Parts: sequence; C-alpha cells; structure tokens
Amino acid sequence: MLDIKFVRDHLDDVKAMLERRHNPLSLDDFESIDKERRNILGEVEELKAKRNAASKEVGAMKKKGEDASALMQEMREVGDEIAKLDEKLKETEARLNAIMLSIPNMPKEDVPIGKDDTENPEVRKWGEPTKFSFTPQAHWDIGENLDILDFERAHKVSGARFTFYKGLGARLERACINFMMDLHAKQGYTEMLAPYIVTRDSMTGTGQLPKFAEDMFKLEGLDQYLVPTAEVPATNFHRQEILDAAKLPEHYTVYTASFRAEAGSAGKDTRGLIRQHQFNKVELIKFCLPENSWDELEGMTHDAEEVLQLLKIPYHVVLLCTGDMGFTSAKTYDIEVWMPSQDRYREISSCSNCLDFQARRASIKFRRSPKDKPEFCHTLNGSGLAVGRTVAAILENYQQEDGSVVVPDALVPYMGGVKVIGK
RNA sequence: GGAGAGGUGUCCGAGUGGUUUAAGGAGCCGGUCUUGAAAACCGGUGAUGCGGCAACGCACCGUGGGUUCGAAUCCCACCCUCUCCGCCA
Repeated sequence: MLDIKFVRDHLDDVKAMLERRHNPLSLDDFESIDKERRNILGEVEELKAKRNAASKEVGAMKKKGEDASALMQEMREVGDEIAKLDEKLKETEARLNAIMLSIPNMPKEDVPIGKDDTENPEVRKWGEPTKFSFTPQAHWDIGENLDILDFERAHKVSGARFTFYKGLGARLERACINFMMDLHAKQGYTEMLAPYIVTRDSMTGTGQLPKFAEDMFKLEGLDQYLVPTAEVPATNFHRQEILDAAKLPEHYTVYTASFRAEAGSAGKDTRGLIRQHQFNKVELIKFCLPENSWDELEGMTHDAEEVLQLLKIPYHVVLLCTGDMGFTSAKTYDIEVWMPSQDRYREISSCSNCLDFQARRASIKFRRSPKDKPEFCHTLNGSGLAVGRTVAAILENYQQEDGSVVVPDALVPYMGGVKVIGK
C-alpha cells in the first residue's frame, strides 16, 4: 500500500499512474472520504479527552466523598455521542482502507509506458534461439513419448491443469529444484522451506488480497489459502517485525509448490506444463535497506539468470511496461526462456522491487540504530526459477531427433549420472 | 479431538475497577569512580499507530464485542502458545 500522506499530497500523480497502468480504479472519492475521516477523528478525540479528564475527576471526587452524579450523567451523554461517532469513524475508515488497499504501487520513472506484454522492451539477450535440423516437438509430446509426463491420468485424477511426473521426469523436476536451491545458496541466499497454507492476513500483507481473490484456492470453511507463490509465506516471515539494520539485507531462497486458480485464462496454454493449477517454484526473496533496493533488484535478476546460463538455455530479459506490471511492483524484469515448439520466448521468472509497498501492508520495518525511528524495509521477490517451465524448456531445447533428451551437464550430477533421457 | 495452564513494553515479571502518565528488575543511554575496563553508585529510558505546524491529544496490556462516568483489571466470543492424554506421517 502507498503512504496515505503521499496519496493525499500527490493525488494527480497517483491518478495519472492508474491511467498508465490501465487500472480502472477511481480516486474521485478519496479526497472527501479522507477529509471526512479526519474531521470525525478530531471531533471524537476531543470528546474522549473530555471524558478522560472528567472520569479522573469522578474518581477524585468519590475519594473525597463528594457527589459526582451530575458529572457522571453528563459523561453518560458524552459517551453516547462518542459511540455514535466511533461507529461513523469505523465505517469511514473501512471505506478509505478499501481504496488504499486497491491502489497499486507507483512504477519507477524509467518503467516504459505501454498497454500490455507486446510493449515490454528487451533489456538483454543471452544465447541464440536453439536451431534444429528437424522439426522440434512440443514438450508435452516429448514427455508423453518418453513416458515421463502423464497429463491424461492427471486429468482423470485431479482435473485439468495437473500433471504426473514419472521416472526420469520426476527425477528431472527434483534435480532442477535441488540445482537451483544449491546455486542460490552459493549466491548467498538462505535456504528455506515454507508452509503451503497461509492466513488471510498474509495474503493481504503481500498484496494478493483483497483484489485477487479469484486467482487462488481458498480452503473450504477456513480463512486460509493455498500459497500462489512462496513470496507469500516468505515475505510474511517478517510480518509485524522490526529488523536490525545490521542484519540487512536478508536473502532467502524458498521452494514451495504454488497453486493458482487460473480463473480467466481458460483456453490459454491448455496443453503442457506452462500453465498448471499446481507447479513447483524456487523463489528468491530479499529484505533490504531502501537505498539499496535498486541494486538488489539487478543482483536478484542476475542470480535468476545464472540458472539458465548454467543450464545453457537461451533466454532474454524484458522490462515490464506499465500496463503489464504486477500490482505490488515498482519495477519488474521478466526472464523469458526460449521455447522452440512455440518459436518464441516464454516467461520463466519475474523479478520485482516492491519498495515499501508490501512492507507497509505487512508492517516490516528496520531500525538503523537502537535510537532511531523504525523505517519500512524494501522487499523484493523473483522466481529462481519456475521449475515446471524449466523442465519444459529443457525438454524442448535439448531434444534430439530420435525423441530422446540430453540432460544439461549441470544437472547430470543431480540425475544420478544420467546423461540422456531416452526410451 | 479431550483436560489443564497461559498470552502485559526489547526481555523477565507485578498488576482483579479510579495519580497505571503499566510497579520492580534486566537491558540500553549518559555520568561518577578507574590508566582502561569490569563492578558499584547516580541520573535517564516502554514500543507502535493516528490526528495536529506545534503545544498536545487519541488509541494500544493476544483479537473482537460488551458492562461502566472510568477497563490491563469485570462479562461474552474467538485466536494463539505450552503441558498431558488420544489419534497420526
């Protein structure tokens, strides 16, 4: 969430930002509700001050044996008035809060203005699209032919958008997870495994709620949700904490399965591993000082890219334009991996600097020294990487004419020495 | 799931209706002493949020309600933690 003082003082800038993001939220009511809230607050606090003073006096009078009934009667009426105003205040604050929770983060100045993913500029490119002397197959065909992916049975057992990994397919997925976690640990990230179920407060803290409820799975009868990304448990790890500045930055690499309802994406990527209700992901999370977050974003993006470099899979990095950015982000790089069967790059990682947007929602602070006032941390998150999509990219980029798949050198030790997945 | 205990400031811990502006201690900051440090002693110090230019005010003792002129304290509901039992990977 943005600082309400910032919104108050830069309302036109915030409105312009919404337009650039193609966000239909209207802030026309903001000013009046904000003013109303402060008016009521002033009134009710004045009455409370009066009551506090009078109550003290009642106590003193009673001690002296004096009659305080007139004052008590008067305060009874003041109390009724306070109750009425408190009710009104609560209602006004709820409306204001709903608005504040719906305003997305302010994009950094250098984020290009654009309407959707067709307007994301390429920042850099690594490797060249893989060339084949034959017509490359899609990863779902490769996987089924090798009997390492089973979509049909998954549909029977769980419904659409689920997959069984089998044999060396399962091994490959697991190898990728371990390879990524080991690499990120070497890069200085602390390894973490996190809960797959989180509370509503956690979902609100990182910005998934209240706006994106339809994107996730809620547990029936409970106020808890399946994690749509490890970002949620990992960022909320420090919710409502004041961290020691000397311990910042904190870097975590977190593996979880991720669960997404994929409402509204019916018909998109219906085949294969690209868009699943459940997928594995290794996430990178950072908590840092405000002055360092832009450098930390560059570092995090490179740390994620290194996975693909070591796997020797071509990719490029794009900078998301205003219309394509996530709600909580001020700047996002997407890493897109080359997918031969689709003859284009597909997103495999998204690295974002959220500035203090999540920290304010989740109250994650730090103190520069014991005497200083706490300030909000900056939080960053990035995929390092989406594992299912990585497996898809390996299958497609490393496929051979005979239908087998060569295991990238970096993964061979994680595959128990297996160098080729064949029939 | 059953039974019990408990949730108070950075920490420990007192507090069952009115100077609680949360006792006391630890810690922390400053000072005295000391070659320096420790110890001892003296003084200072709860955190956070909101409103206000400010003085200041309001809120906050797990959360949400309620009773009262007044609630950390009484009542109701809920959440969480711990111990034991049951069940269980």
